[in-house]
Amino acid sequence: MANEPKQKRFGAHIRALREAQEISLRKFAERAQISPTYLSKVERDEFPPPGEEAVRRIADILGEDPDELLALAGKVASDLPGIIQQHPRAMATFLRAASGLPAAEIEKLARRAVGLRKKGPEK
Amino acid sequence: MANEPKQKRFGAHIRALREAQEISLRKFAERAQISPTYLSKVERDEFPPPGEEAVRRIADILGEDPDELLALAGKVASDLPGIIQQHPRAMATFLRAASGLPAAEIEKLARRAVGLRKKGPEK
DNA sequence: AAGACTGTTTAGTAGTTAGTATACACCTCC
DNA sequence: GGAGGTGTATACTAACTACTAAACAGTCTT
Repeated sequence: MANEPKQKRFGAHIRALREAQEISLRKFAERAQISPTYLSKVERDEFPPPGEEAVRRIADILGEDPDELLALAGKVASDLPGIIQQHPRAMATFLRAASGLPAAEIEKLARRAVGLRKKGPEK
Repeated sequence: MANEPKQKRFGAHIRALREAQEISLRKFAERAQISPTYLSKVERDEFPPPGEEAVRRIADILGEDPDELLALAGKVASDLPGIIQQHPRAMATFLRAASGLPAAEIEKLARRAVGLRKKGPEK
């Protein structure tokens, strides 16, 4: 028991969606601009998920939310680290506090943040 | 103009703090468990900042906030991606909305999140 | 039974990240 | 004038990430 992948669900997930849309592995690989060989392994979770750009192209083809699919790939969208780094302590505090909250509550806080944006700093 | 480092301030920053505490490069390297050679280059921003664990040890020695120093190193603490991935869409929405807000406002939202934690989901 | 599909096996690779060891030049103090 | 300190240049490296090309085996169509 040594050769197991970290992300067990990414490959199976995109394979199911691809098959539901009746796209062949080769056609899909072509549209996603990756090699069929690679895609085959990724879909069977024999290889870890591709890089961010490839995951975004896959999400686009499958009609999935990119942030959601990136999460399944064990990644976060590359713009988020930059945002966190603007106020690392405050953002880290927030994220740790919000960890475990249901999505609906986080969305409410997001709407609050949008509200603060409009009023406060106009930049 | 091709050999410039990404993070121009990390090295200079820690060198200044180290010199302020009058610790020699070698002693500091030993305490941070990295080689003096490597530290020398890092402090002159000739090499990119070290990995997260080394940055944390450096922050500890210098009495700096780890999240802040990690940000200066162009990284985010490794627990944060995992938190974002619990609710990737909601968290990404929040972060993009909170981008540009002053730290004080983000801290207020963090306190709100703490409040929600206590009442709502007890896990 | 040939041709055109399907997915898979085998065998690599280029680039990035995060470092190390050896050896050097300079300074001082005794 | 050598013993012990300062920082630095040179020269590698091991592990990991994100892939590719060539060839193969089964199925389906005509």
